[in-house]
Amino acid sequence: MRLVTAPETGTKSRSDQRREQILDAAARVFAEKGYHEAGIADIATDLGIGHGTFYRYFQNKKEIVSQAVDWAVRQITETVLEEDPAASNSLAEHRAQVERVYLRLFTLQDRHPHLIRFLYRQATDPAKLALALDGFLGYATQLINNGIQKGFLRTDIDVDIAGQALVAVMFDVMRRSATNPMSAEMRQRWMTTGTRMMLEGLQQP
Amino acid sequence: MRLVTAPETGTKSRSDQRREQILDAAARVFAEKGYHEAGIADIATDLGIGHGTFYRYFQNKKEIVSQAVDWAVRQITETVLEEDPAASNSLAEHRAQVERVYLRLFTLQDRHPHLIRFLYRQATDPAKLALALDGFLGYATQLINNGIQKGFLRTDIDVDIAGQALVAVMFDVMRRSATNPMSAEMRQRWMTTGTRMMLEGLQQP
Amino acid sequence: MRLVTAPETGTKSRSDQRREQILDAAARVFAEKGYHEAGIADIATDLGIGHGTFYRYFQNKKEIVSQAVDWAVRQITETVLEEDPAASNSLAEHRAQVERVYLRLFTLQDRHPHLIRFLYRQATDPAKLALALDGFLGYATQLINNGIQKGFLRTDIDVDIAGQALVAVMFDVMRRSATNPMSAEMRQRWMTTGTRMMLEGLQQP
Amino acid sequence: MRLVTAPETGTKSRSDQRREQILDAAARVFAEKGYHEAGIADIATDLGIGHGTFYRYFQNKKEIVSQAVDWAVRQITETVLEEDPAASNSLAEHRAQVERVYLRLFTLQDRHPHLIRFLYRQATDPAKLALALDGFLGYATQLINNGIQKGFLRTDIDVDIAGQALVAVMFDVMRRSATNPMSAEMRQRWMTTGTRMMLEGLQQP
DNA sequence: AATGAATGAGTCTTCATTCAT
DNA sequence: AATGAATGAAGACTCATTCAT
Repeated sequence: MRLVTAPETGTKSRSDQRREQILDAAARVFAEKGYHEAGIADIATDLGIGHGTFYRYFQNKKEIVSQAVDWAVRQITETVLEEDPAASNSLAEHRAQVERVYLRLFTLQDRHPHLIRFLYRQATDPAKLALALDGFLGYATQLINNGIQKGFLRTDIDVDIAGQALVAVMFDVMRRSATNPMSAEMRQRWMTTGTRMMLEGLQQP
Repeated sequence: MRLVTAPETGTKSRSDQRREQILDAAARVFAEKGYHEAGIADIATDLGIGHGTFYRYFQNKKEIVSQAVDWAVRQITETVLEEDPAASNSLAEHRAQVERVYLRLFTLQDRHPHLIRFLYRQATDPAKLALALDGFLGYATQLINNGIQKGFLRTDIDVDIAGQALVAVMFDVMRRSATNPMSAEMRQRWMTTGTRMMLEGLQQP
Repeated sequence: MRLVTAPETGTKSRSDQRREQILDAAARVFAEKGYHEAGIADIATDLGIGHGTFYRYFQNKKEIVSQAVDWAVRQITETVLEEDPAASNSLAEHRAQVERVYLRLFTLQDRHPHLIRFLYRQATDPAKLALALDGFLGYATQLINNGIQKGFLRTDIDVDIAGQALVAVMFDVMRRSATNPMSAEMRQRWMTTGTRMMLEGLQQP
Repeated sequence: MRLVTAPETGTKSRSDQRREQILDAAARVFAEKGYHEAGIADIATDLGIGHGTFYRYFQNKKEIVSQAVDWAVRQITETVLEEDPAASNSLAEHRAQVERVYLRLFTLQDRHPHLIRFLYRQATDPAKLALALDGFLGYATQLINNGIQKGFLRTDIDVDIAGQALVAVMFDVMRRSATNPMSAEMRQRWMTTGTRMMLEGLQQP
């Protein structure tokens, strides 16, 4: 399972390729067994290489997991940033955009099914995951502020609260679909119903 | 720091008390260092007892963490269940009730500051945390269904989606306030603004 | 083989006794195989204990060898210091005293046959052995200065040179007798002939 | 730093030259870090070659150190043998000859500062160093016997004892000057005062 | 001939668990 | 019931050695 997007493989040095192979395998194994339960030997076996080879590419086990986390976070960030948070000019556009963010995240999930599960198991350094969430929070804030400025979202929104809620929901969706695969229908419901609910509220108008 | 609610202490056997002391200390130490980083000796030192004593009360380290998780989950469940999900008869009552759930959770947090942090670090067995969330999901669903029946929440709500979103947000709030203490003002914003936002939605009416 | 002088055993704590048992065994095994060639497991087997036990008494392998060196050096120092370097008042007394130093060293050798061999193999930190030799050099210098003051040694002696030579010879004797056992007759020759030669010189008078 | 004496380089094959480069570098690195602490990679880096290249010239690491020791011992032996032990016919000539041996050894030291330090660190196989010392002992014995026969040394000398003492002192001088550089003045004192002391003795005549 | 990526045997070290006191 | 000394399985890491290029 490659964490790398295939096309650029050609440009990478032999050594860089190997490094990524290891990061990928490590993330996969850590996602399944957890950091402490997984031994270097497990990853080595999984890759079909000698475990000494690790230490040509990483100082130690900690460095592997650390870089793998960075790598996974970068994947998510890049995925989300494909949507310009200032692009929407109407409620419909906004809604469509949020749906596209979901879609992109689901696609990432399909390509790297272990990515999120891996992140959620990094109890070694929970701070790093928190940091990633906060990075995503910045994005959510921009998205909401744009809507307020453009006039299709309420002007009295508590942006912090709203942003955190949005992030919390989206990541929890990712966590769920990572833990046990989510049906296409359920995904659709999150994208449409979930998004609409957020905008229209739950109360009887 | 006792996980036990004080009143019932009198009825417990000496042995049960000791067992709970250990669970409490374990949760606290695990919350700070993580399961693998924390040794039995750390907990023993923290309690001021010999580490051999553990094995008179628990089979092994896994059992300690497992029971500590159960215990923590029960605390949360009991806290939430103090609110009858079918009690509200109007939007105002519903809103007040949701605020009270927040309040109760914040109070639990104050009494056991390590409880949530402990739960979030249990990478050993993420499934258990997921199960706890789903337990809480049942409650959220009831809460929403009650609002629909009573007529103050929209009848076309996707209850699954709404329930999961509610749980996701609430637990993320708890996670944040566990990671770094939340100001009274911020708590208030979550309780009032957060709740209203959920009900009224973000879009410009 | 005890490095400890037996009589005081009674006064030492159980823990101190164990520590010395380990130092003793370590010195013995290191003397035979060398520091790197000897594994913790070898010493453990030799003592008939589990190898984890080491780490209750010493931080790591380096600490064991370091303390063992200190210990061995102390043994030699104490042995030599039993002779007061200012005690002799005549050439005969001086000669007898030097002979007694040899005798004491030979006796030490008999009690701890591996002590010197161990020291000579500590290539890890040759500086420490050098330091020990220099400590002994101070003693030798006092011995010679005493003879000069009392008037039975030449007044024009280069004390540094003479002291170093004395130490060099004595330690080389110890090295030889540690490497392959020295006959009683050879020991006697070193004590008497060797000492006389040093005093009378080699040249035809 | 070449261990090889330059003149004969021309006659050696390319392969032999390389072999000696490696031995030289090995001795230097081993002298500084010790056999076990120094990796093949260290020596390779020092030489600016790939570490795989070693195995074209030597079976394994042990063989390298073994040959390096042989080589160093040979250097010393050749240095000493430049003086014919039967050449002296008077006390003055003898004394001058012993001084020349010191001088030659100091010169060797200057050309190969790491040579002696290297030898003293060979804890792997202390026997080999001992053997070298005994080789030198044969030479010392001849030197003394010559003096006895020619009549300028005492006829009642214990030749074994005297020889061993001479070797012990000389090698300890070398050890000292290898460990920390010896001043020209100190060298002179060893050559003249040290030698005279050995011949005239320490006692007040 | 030279290289250095890959390998895995070997070792130190940790720590949950046992058990004699 | 409580203790903590002893244990050894388990795992991270190093580095001499091999071998395809």
